[in-house]
Amino acid sequence: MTSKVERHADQLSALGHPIRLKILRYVVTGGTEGIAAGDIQTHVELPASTLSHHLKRLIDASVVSTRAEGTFLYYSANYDALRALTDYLWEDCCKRGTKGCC
Amino acid sequence: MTSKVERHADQLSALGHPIRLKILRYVVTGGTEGIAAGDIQTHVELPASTLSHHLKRLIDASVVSTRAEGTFLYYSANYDALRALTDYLWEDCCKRGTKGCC
DNA sequence: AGGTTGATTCTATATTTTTCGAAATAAGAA
DNA sequence: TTCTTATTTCGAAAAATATAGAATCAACCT
Repeated sequence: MTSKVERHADQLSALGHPIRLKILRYVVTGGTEGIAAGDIQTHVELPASTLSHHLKRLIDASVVSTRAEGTFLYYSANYDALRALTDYLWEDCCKRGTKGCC
Repeated sequence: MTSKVERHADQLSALGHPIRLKILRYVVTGGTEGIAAGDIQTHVELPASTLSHHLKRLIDASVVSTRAEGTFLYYSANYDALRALTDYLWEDCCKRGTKGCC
């Protein structure tokens, strides 16, 4: 089993690429319904294979999920995972601290 | 000038490594006063040169700042930058969305 | 069945990242 | 000034990531 730090680092790393970050921010606009891969492709203007690679990375890190509908694949954000991720950064804030920060 | 996406992707990428994430979470416990590099080193148990490389990466992405005091270098989190970063992910949430999510 | 469309996998190459020993710098103590 | 301590920079090798053309797969339409 991979540790908590490792899983979260992997998620941050997945988001740590200009294109994937752009993808996530676009996907996030689609709510729980999601956005089709083709729609994403016209948004980011990338060869399908490259895009697919990036989407897979986001899926593997489970920051987005996918749902098939006929030939289409709809991608949507994993809102819970994202929230947990951002919370994780602040978890121990000021435990030893001296001045206000969080 | 690098774009907003690029700067934020760089910050996420900086945090997207198990060791650097561990470092940040440790640094965050130190409040605005910060934590000395040597202290961080005993926490992560890494050769000084490797640690230094990782710290530089965090500095370059400006998720942490540094302050010299004699021979010591104190590292502290850039709380504002971190907050801006996490906010950025949700910025356009549900703009086209149909169901509740954010 | 045959053709088209939406999307992923295969494969290969180019680039970036990670790691750490050794050398360098710089402050403080003896 | 010499020695130690705190930390960074240099340099070089190993590992991971990014990119995209070509091949593939699956669903839909006629």
